[in-house]
Amino acid sequence: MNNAEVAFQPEHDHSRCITQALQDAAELCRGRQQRLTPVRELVLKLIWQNHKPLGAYEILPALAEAGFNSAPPTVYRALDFLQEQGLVHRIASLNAFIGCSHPEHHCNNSFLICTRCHSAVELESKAVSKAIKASANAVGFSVQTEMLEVVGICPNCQQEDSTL
Amino acid sequence: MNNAEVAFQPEHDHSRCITQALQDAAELCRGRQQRLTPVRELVLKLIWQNHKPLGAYEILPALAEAGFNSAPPTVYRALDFLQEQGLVHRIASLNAFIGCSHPEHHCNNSFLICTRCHSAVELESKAVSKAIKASANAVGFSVQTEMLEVVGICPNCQQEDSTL
DNA sequence: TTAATTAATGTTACAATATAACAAATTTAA
DNA sequence: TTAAATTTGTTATATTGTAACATTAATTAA
Repeated sequence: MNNAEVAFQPEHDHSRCITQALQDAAELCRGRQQRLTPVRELVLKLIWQNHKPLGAYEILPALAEAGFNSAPPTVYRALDFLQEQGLVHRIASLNAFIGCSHPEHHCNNSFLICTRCHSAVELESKAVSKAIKASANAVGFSVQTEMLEVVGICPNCQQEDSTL
Repeated sequence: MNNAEVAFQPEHDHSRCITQALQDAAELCRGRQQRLTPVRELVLKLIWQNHKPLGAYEILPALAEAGFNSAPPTVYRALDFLQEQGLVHRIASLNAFIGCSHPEHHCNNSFLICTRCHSAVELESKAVSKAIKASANAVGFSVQTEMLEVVGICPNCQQEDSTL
């Protein structure tokens, strides 16, 4: 069962997703001599509360509760750091942020976004990347980064719809 | 020479792009009994001034000059209409809008965006769409729409860089 | 260990993008 | 030619994101 299939199951043991993500992040930052400070870690944790992309301004109240300053720059700075480290992605069409499920290896910013439950999971597909690179190169375009946002209905919501 | 190759050539006869786009739009709206009103047509024309995505607020001054109201809702309404008709696309990562180069047939919101000259052209590739659909379906996800933004260097800018 | 330097956070103010809500005008349909 | 629907004008405000500088904390060099 791959990542996408897990994330789209509302009954999966999500505490493990969180634990894993935080652990990975800590290790990764240690290895890179980057500081996963309390704010940064908290922001990452909040983003991992579920598999739904979270807006920056949705994070602020929780920072306030935790005793941090909760002005916008605080959260944006944490998000910038997390993005630089590849720990979270920004989903442009939603102005929202989501945890990266495999921060150790560079990934290609592709997401499946469910319009019904608003979950988003990474789509990892060598075939897609290859096709993109191939057709870009065919017109002489040299690719730096790509971002793909696929909108539709996740397997779980399809099932629910069919049993209504 | 396909669309991408044309659009990335700064010396192409762009007046033809504009004329064609406006003509296509008029015909398409006529066929659908939709009204391509003066504001809407002007906004479309402004967007087609070149192949660089244009922000909503960059359009406003020109509307004012043309004697229209130039409050944000005016331009956003025109943009909404044009998007509904498939005449323009929004590029989420840039908060900007660009003309659709083949509004007659439904297209898949894929763009090549040059970071150097800021041109953006549609990437039409059945192979990419197929790969996306295939890998989404492989995890049980049913695709409604996709948007792909490929960032890199266009052929023309590559050439310029190499002759510096 | 302390002073100097760098990095991270706090804080205020504001920029950029987008929409809500209602009034007026215009177009289409009855 | 009135009624209904669509489009536009207008004011106000919501949402998202940054600039700039002060303060604090952590790291490095003396």
